[in-house]
Amino acid sequence: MRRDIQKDAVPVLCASCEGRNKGICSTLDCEQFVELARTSRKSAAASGAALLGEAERIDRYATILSGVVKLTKTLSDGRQQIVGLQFAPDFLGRPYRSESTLNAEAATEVVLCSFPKDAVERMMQESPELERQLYRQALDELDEAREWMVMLGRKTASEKIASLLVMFARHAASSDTTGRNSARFDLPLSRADIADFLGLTIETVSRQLTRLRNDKIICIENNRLIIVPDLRRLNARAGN
Amino acid sequence: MRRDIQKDAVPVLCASCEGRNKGICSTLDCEQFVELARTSRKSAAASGAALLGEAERIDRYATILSGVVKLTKTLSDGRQQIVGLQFAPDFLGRPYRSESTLNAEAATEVVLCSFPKDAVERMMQESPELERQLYRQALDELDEAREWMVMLGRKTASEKIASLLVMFARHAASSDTTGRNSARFDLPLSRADIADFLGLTIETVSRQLTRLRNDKIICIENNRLIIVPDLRRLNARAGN
DNA sequence: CGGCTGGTTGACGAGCGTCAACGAGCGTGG
DNA sequence: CCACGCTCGTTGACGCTCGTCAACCAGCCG
Repeated sequence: MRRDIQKDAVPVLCASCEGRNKGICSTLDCEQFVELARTSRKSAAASGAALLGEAERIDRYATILSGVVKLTKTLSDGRQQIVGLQFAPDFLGRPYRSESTLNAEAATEVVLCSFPKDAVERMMQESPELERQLYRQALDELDEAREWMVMLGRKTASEKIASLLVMFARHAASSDTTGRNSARFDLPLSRADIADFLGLTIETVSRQLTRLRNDKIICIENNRLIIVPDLRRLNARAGN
Repeated sequence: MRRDIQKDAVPVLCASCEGRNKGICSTLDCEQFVELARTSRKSAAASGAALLGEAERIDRYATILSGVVKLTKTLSDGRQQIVGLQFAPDFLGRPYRSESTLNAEAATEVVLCSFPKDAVERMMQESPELERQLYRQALDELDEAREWMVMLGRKTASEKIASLLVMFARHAASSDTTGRNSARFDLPLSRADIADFLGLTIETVSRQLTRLRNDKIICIENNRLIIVPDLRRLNARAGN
């Protein structure tokens, strides 16, 4: 299961790559780009595949081309918490540390483009733009993490669920028509994942979702497709 | 109350400054250092003073010379959560964003050395070392934030309290003799702050502390001085 | 058909929040 | 000097929310 990041490796034809103008590739000049491309590997991972284990050595970084990756931490007795969700075209990896402090797992089908750790780090030395881009992503992740800390520490179960749905609606909306007051998206997480994300149990997640459905704030189809007819009503349940 | 960061401003004699060889100052070369020093201001803030408000414009960055700063976020109905604690010689500020998304407040007496925002940002453009240093701090803060997310989402009240005490014990130990199995430190936070940090109420904090005292795992003097005779026993209560 | 995974629903109870009373320390003002 | 008000912390009684345990259903695959 481990090491899925490396199987299915095919030479990358960057010219046609959807990530060429996004993520870290977009900051590189032509020469750097060619150098990085030479060592890159495109790979796919099935939903649930482990990409990186806690306390495991990191030897490759990657950018997410499509799909959702969840970052988790686990206590010794098995209690688990999702501490980050990453979407395309996020950068995956923790510079300046040789061992991972968390697990990375594919939450959906995921396509990655990975590079050797030292190639990226060398390039970071040479290219302030690259480092700046990564710094910005880290700052954004930090802002997000702090937003979630408020959610985990201070919101009730139903506010947590509503907040999560709002977040997914926003993520879906950004690639969709903007300024809409309704939303429709596929949940990228299972009930168990949602529970691990919100610091709840699957039963509580399930109950809160059916409550939102009974209150006609959302429709659920096939357990995964969510339709929000009125985002304001959902937002009103999110706390903030 | 606001703007305490600017009062008490005195010219900084950097030569004798305890922060000269720590924090961002340590990464600057002589020329840069002189330039930054010219615009720096040393200032003190009393415990409880607001350093920066949510949605307020940021016009100065700072390094913490002594004391503890708490970063908080507040929901519209007043529920509050501490999302970060910063100690000397941390850098205070959020580059690449003009408005703050959180409140910064002095948790203890605090001494800061502040610089104009644009001076620091100009210097970040010129000095990759400076940017790298800030990037590293952001990554460390991100690691910490994720650690706390596990705590907030998955730990019980007593585990939360124990974890917090362990964290303070470590912070105190790093400046003290190392490798000790006991600890003794002043709580830099009030019961209300602890509650806001752990996502609990002050009553629960109080109850859990007296439980640890009754179980002889800690001694409490004057409500603030904590003595931990056996760190392993405390650690065993912290979960992980 | 049976087993398995993922989700829902119900009954029950523990943990922690809420509300309230109370004590200690401390500065203020008479 | 004591009375007082205030803040901060502790303790108790009570109840709600959410976790626990269990049964059950739907879909899927062998």
